[in-house]
Amino acid sequence: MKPETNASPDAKPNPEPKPIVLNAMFDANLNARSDEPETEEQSHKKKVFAIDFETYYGNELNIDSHGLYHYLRDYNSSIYLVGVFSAKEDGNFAYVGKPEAMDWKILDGHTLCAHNARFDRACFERLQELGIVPAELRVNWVCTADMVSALGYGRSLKAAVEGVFGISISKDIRTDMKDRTWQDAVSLGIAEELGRYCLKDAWYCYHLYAKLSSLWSDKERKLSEMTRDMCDYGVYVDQKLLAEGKQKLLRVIDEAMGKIPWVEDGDPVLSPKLLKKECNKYGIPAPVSLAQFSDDCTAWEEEYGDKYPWVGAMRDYRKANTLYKKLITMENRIRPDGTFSYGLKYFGAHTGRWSGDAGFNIQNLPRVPMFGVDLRKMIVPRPGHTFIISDLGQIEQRVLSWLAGDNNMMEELEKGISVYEAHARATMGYTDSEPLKHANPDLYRLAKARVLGLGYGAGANVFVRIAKILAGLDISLLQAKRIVNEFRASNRLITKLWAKLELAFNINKGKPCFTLPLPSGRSIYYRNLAMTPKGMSAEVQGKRYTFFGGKLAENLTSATARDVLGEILLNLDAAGYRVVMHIHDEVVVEVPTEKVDTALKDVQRIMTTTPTWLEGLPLTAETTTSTFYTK
DNA sequence: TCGTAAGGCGCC
DNA sequence: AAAGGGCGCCTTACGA
Repeated sequence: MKPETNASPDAKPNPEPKPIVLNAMFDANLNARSDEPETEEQSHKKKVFAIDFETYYGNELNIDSHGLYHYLRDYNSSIYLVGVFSAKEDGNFAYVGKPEAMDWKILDGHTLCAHNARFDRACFERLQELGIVPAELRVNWVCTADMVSALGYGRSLKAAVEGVFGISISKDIRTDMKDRTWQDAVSLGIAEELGRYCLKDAWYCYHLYAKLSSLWSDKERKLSEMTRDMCDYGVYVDQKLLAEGKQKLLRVIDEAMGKIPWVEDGDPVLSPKLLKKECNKYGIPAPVSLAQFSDDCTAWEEEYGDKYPWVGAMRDYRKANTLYKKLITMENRIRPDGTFSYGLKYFGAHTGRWSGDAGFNIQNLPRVPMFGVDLRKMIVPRPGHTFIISDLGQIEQRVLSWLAGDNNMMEELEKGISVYEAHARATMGYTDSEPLKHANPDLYRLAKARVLGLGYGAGANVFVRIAKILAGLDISLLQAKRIVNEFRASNRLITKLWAKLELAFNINKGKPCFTLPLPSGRSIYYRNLAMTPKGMSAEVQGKRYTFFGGKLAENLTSATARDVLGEILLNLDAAGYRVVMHIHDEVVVEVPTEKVDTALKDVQRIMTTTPTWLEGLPLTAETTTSTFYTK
């Protein structure tokens, strides 16, 4: 096996793996090696192994339903297969078979790659608990799913292998294993194929790492590792509050269902079809949309809402049910120590932002109580600990101004003036010495809506909508048109940034990859640029989207703001702080209560330390202590 | 019976 | 010429 020499992420595909001869009696011991058997000395030289576990899953037992911890400890859990692969010029190592028969000691002290390492690490540690993997073994985990995501490829192994090597792989056998045990596979005669599949996944994982690892920076690897650790560590839960919340929501759900006539027949509560039918019955029109911000729906509610409470009840049901399901998920995942772990994808978005995962998304928990139920309050520090919660002030708006080269804005920020006020002073004719927020609240809100809404190219129609959501403003379409034009005319630095990005993007038409450099040194990769009827398009994360100047400016801004948070997370970790959650511009740090005073100052200092690569951008943060998660 | 698309809604 | 963006999870509807 030749080591990869071409480090470009867009080089030509690797050859297919050599077929590895598997023992026909899979069940007994599938210890298959290709080429020559290894000597003791050779095996010590190895540094990188790839590993892939196969486990039982089905409708009743899966990670979404149980969470990773309980998934691996359920009565029906089974880690039935492991594939391990490593390549060297002088011979490969390959094993696939029962975990019990693997020679685990050879991995000690080495790097272990896995595609979704959080899962494989959890399997590995579970096997250590069970005494199958030696408890004293230490390995250094690397996640290739995180790595390929960071380099702009699709996250799944299938998508990554396709994007990186141009090879299409089938996941059919894994799909076939749903609701099936290892014994089932043996009976069905597909055990050997399953083994080959398992080992081949490890093989692909190994080669993804070999090919791309040099492009993935140490900082990013560390962030990937910290994300894994943070999710496994989890958060403590106030179980009493949780139980009360469930009861309250059940009452709301019950009441809402009582107001919806078709529910009596056991029909779907939220069915738009049945709503329409019911409206027909009473000779009234049905709302076109049921969305809460839809004008049509608001009008319907005003006219018919009192007499026909169905729409309101459907809305209540939907909200209460969603929240209820979140509580159930939390409850199901609570571990014996009172904590629950959650999923968070490092580099879930193509800009690099983290995103939620596996059935419970910590990034979209309701900010305020719903129906008297405050989910955030149920997330609490471990006994003897306190939360320090800190969020960055207007990070994206600040970053956008910095990227646009708005030095005047930087000077204003340095004086402690907010982005919104500085914007009003620079481009909306505000000149008083008084702070704008108090002197003219209406102008301040408009400034806020402009800064939040218009920096990425929104047109008048969109501005009408988002001005309401972002700043609570009611604006006519005519007003919006004037505001949009005026904004673009007086914020040339921003419109120039759009144009610059669009030009750079267009120049790369037909090229395999447009690499957009970020101030941090990281890049965003847009692949296979092409012209479509909808405009210029490119692939990110293995999917095709259209792009234009404003959208690219948003990507660039979002990615840079994400890197600011990444830098902060690294600094908090280096200072010994335990981050238990982070949400785009916000961190929740758990500290021993007796250390809370120094920690508060430390966290505030770290949050407002500008990265060296973003020199000149003043950061602000709001940092508080709390006995529960809140915002 | 399954997977997926679409509408709705939660967050930054 | 014009175009906010980025996510995930709930349910229902629909088609293979």
